[in-house]
Amino acid sequence: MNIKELAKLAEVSTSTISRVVNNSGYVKKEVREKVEKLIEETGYRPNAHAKALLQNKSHTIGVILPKVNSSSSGDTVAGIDEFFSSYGYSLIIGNSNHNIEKEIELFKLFQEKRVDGIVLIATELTMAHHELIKKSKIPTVILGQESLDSNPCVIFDDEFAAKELADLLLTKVTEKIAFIGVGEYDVAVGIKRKNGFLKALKNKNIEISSDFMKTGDFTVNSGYRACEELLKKSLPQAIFSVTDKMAIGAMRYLFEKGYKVPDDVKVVGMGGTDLAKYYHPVITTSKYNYNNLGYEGAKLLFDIINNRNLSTKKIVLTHELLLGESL
Amino acid sequence: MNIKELAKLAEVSTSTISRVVNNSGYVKKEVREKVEKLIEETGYRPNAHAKALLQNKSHTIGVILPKVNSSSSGDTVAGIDEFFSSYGYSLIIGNSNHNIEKEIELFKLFQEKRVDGIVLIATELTMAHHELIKKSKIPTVILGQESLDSNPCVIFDDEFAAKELADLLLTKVTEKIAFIGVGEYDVAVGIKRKNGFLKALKNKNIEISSDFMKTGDFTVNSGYRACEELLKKSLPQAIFSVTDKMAIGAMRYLFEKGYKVPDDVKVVGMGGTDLAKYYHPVITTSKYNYNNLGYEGAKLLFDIINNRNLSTKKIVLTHELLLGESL
DNA sequence: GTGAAAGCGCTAACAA
DNA sequence: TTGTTAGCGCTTTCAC
Repeated sequence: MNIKELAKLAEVSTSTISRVVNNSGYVKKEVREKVEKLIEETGYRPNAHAKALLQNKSHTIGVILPKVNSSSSGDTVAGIDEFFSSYGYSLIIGNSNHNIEKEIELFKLFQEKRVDGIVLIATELTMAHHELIKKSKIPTVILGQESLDSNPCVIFDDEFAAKELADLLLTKVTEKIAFIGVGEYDVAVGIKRKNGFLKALKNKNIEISSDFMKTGDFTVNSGYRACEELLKKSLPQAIFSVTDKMAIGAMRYLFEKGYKVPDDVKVVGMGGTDLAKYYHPVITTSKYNYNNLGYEGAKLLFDIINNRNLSTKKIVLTHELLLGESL
Repeated sequence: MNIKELAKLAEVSTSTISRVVNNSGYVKKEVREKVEKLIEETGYRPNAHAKALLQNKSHTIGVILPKVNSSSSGDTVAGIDEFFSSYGYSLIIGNSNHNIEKEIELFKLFQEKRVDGIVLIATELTMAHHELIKKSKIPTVILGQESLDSNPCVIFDDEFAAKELADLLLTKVTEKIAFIGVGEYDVAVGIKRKNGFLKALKNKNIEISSDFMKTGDFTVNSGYRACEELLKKSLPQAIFSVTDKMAIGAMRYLFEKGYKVPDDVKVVGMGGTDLAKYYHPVITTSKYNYNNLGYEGAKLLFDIINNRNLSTKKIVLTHELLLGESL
């Protein structure tokens, strides 16, 4: 059923149908009612592609994520959806699996689909990304990593969050503090959080030996192994992990060796996922509100699409110190 | 930049451009190369809406979920994406927030977007849903709940999974077994899992008093409160929770009261989420592979879209008993 | 208040 | 091998 057939049925022109469907222009009451009845009966739905083609507007937002099934991605997408669905936009999602080739493909795909804007949830951000964004000319907002290129972005203050948490840690322990980080390709988590941690130590003139600095890969298992490595050297009094998951891995190793948290070793994580909140012991962590990240990113993108608020190029969201039982 | 402008630039007709872009029909090598060079330079991307309009095929799948930021939804969507992205389809997602009005709206929206198929991740399934599916005429696959209407679906054998887990539990404990379930509006979790549990008990002629049957609402907190209620009566020897989250809530209450799991009380959950796997103690549970649910659902939908395999209307996936430390 | 007609960007049948 | 042309379903001027 298309507009033409419906028009014939209703014995009116397609223009009139269009006016009824979009509530635009004048339509006599009886005609409107007749058409509405027919729409109900026939189940007619206007073709969004025809509309998009004509109006050069798809009411669709592309979302690129490095991993669809992660707690933070899920929350972020929920926030994006919350904002955009209230404005009649749909979300089309693209899973890049941390693969930059795939990300390029997704950009191209989104160009073909004529999305009105793109939200890029970033972990690693390269110059290739920035070129892609610039070349595509589609309004794009980056989430989670600071743009190297002054592209609009929404981020958390990772360095400050880490420093604050480390400061808290230092009120309880002042020596034999170990650190579990991640690779530096992820600037926010790999570099900034580490810097914040080190800054807190430096402020108190506390040294940390390189034996106590380990690197994981975000997984629980890597936290476990990092902790195993640490204990080969000696038992730390505290472990600062840049993610909750790796903190859980570290604790698992400690538990297996019969140590208690926080009695024998204090542990803190970062992220504030459900995993941390429901863990036993509840993990002391820095909570990032990913739902809000998505929502604010969406709002920023919407403003850009509508040529508003172009001054706001970078939004820094606050985090929240969550006092658990692990410190 | 559209096909006409590009054609003018390349001094060929639009058909030739189309042939180059879609790799269809004959194009002289030099012409093809010239056009390809121009495409690269201009950044031309064919308009997917025009294509969809013409071919009546959008290469888009609509996914309706009750909650976008849940671990099971995320895994399911990842599985759907894994399958469909390999066939050049994109996913457009709709978050219903468990709201049936919203689900109807999403169906309408997906009709307008002319999606080629819909995946409905279900919790509560009503006749309204079935009417909607039938009326929309869009190939639809239901995930997670059995269709009341022989609509194609992919499900887990909840009753068997619960029975199997309860049988295991009964090898260790045979009295004072408590149960934490959920409301019956969710047939799979609320009814089938309960039935499986009760069947196992019945087989062994074990009675369960109504004081030991509690109902939660999927949240950790509801598990906590259910456990609190249970202990007001007396301390159970084991708690069977139909979800991992509620099991965690129950354990939290036990820990707070100084009880040990599994020494004082044994606990099992269901779902096999990361939460269970990483918990301390690791929760003995029945693992549902949601990624596979999504993948198989996608495959089924793809077959239906392409008029294949219409005999397979209902796929039952296997679960996996995960032996943890809580039993 | 309503209708006729142009045109959004593309593909495919047909002609050359 | 390549070009011409009709038409996918819709909105929007413009005329009446």
